Amino acid sequence: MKLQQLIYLIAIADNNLSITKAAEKLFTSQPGISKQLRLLESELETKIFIRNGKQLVGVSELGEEIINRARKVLHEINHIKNISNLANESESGNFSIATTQTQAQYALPKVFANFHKRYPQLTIDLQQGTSEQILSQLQKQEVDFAIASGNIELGANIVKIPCFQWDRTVLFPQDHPLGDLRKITLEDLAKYPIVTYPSMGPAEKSSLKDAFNKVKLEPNIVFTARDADVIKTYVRNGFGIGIVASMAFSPKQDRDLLGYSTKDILPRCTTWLAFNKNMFLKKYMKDFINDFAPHISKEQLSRYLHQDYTSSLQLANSIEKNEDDASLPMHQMWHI
Amino acid sequence: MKLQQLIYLIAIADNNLSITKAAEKLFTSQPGISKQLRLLESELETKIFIRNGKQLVGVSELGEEIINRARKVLHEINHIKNISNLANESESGNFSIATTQTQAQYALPKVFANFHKRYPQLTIDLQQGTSEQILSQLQKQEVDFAIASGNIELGANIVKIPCFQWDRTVLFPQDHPLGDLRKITLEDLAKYPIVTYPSMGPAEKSSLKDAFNKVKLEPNIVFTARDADVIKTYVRNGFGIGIVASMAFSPKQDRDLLGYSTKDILPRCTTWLAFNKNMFLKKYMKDFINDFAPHISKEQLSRYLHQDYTSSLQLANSIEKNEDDASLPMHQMWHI
DNA sequence: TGGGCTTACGTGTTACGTAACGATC
DNA sequence: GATCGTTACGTAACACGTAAGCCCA
Repeated sequence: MKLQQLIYLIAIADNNLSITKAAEKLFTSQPGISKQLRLLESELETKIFIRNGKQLVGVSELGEEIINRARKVLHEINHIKNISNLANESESGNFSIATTQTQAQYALPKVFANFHKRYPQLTIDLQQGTSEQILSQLQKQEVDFAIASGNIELGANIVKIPCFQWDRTVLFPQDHPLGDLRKITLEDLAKYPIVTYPSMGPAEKSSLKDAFNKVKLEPNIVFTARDADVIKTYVRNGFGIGIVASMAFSPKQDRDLLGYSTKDILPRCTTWLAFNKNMFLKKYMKDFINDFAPHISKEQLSRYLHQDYTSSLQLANSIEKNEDDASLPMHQMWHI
Repeated sequence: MKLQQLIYLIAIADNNLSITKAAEKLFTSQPGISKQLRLLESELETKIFIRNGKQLVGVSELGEEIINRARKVLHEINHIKNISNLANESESGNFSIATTQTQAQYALPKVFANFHKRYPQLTIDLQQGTSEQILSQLQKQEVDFAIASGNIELGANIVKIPCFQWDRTVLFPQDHPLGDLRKITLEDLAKYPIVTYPSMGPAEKSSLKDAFNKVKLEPNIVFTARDADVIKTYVRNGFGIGIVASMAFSPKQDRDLLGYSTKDILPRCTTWLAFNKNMFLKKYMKDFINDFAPHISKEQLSRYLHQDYTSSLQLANSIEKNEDDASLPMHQMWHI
């Protein structure tokens, strides 16, 4: 017995016992329904309908009973479908995101402003941590989304969507010798002690160190902090020059500091959003992704979600090689 | 959504969330269940089970709801299946059979003796009539079964099962000149007036007349009756010689008559059982067929029932040509 | 003769089994 | 390293659409 057969059965019963009309209503062929009805009757070893020749002219006693039960079945089936749709479209609950201080402080507020207006019932739980901690929370399914930067390896069960790019900015006090230079090189930076983000554990390779090493230089990192504002404080106090995400530096607010973009001497960083492959995206989650990474079309998102084995490999490779990133938008500056 | 998927779902839920065990219980492959579960979850856009890596370790909130609904669905489905099975296995009700006097009187009593013991609750409604009347009742679905003999054409919507064969017997009073003969020929019979069954209307050709005509003789049929006992009475009263079904003549009970089998000079007759193609056989009907025509195996019966177009043609042809009849058993003599 | 159901047939889809792979304890 | 789930792939079954056939009003 197939659900489709029950759908056909009810359609016939609801259309004056006309197979032709039932077929029209269901946008399918009349012989198809005819055949499935006969298969159903044959499986049940019962004539559900009374026939006059080939024409259906009535419902048998058993047929009534069967039709009633079939209605119940379809009703339950629809309910099952609705359960998940409603859940997927729910606008309340808890939406948890693990992210880094920089993203939480400088990239997310603008996004959440819109998002919260759309979903006022939704409690947003923003968890801060290192990339390691974020990854761990994601793997334990303690959070729905993770947002971070860096080349950390996430594993096969996690979907990783590149969202935007950003450059670093070198910060130093107004009276620092670097302020006299038109153009700053890696050699210049290597001369001074550096305060920046920590290279975040064994799973991640530091693209900053890499860039220095490539030209046979060794950066003198004297202090690291996860919080861009902490880094700025240490720079102000003369510990060294700071290297932070460009969006964490605002010439207007940080008037006592000078900032030089490193876009010509250091590689760009990519901020990505990740979640467990085996989690279904509720509507608000999709909306959030759209707010946070508007360049990702529905089709692209769907490709990330339903990637089969081969395309998954391709995607992983292209992400690995940052092939996608060339087309990624730069982060738009925005301050509260 | 497929019913099969719901069955798999429940099996997983009922087997400690083990896909492997569910597969064993259902005698199917483990990858098959795994895949269908993922298809179901994907269609519903919901994770029914909570996973630890690939292992299922729990049921999600929505999953509980879905599983409960799925149980209801399968329960209703089983009920639908039971409805018809119960009906098919019902042992009470009305079982109507239209037949001829000869069958009712001489062939059926033995069968009904057993059958009635098995189905004491079943009211058997035996209707007597001419072949024409029997056919008409069958076509109007006034009776479940028809049992008769003769070459009557039944039409495409009726299933006709050959049951057994019988010969005719020539009857005459003890002092009749035929009693002096060792062997009786058609020529001998043609010399005397004959009392026999009527040739039953335009739809049927009389095999008796045919046999005479083939050797350029014309039988002198002076009297016809549907009832073998009536025929015997007329024979006793000198209206002529009788030709009746062999099973209607009992040397012990009809001591005043002599009977000669015509098996060498007249063709055998076949008694068949017929019913509408669009009627499903209840269990007691199948049992009746088995009692009445024990040589028909379940497989053969099923072939008669589910014959497709080609085999239907073949069957019709083989019945038409009496190809089957060579293997049909002769009627076993039996008197009350 | 037209409307309605069935039969016939080709085709694209899919369920499922086997085998290989992968992860997890 | 054993157990359990997933991926891959071939095959057989099946649903469904088109077209033709059949029957009844």
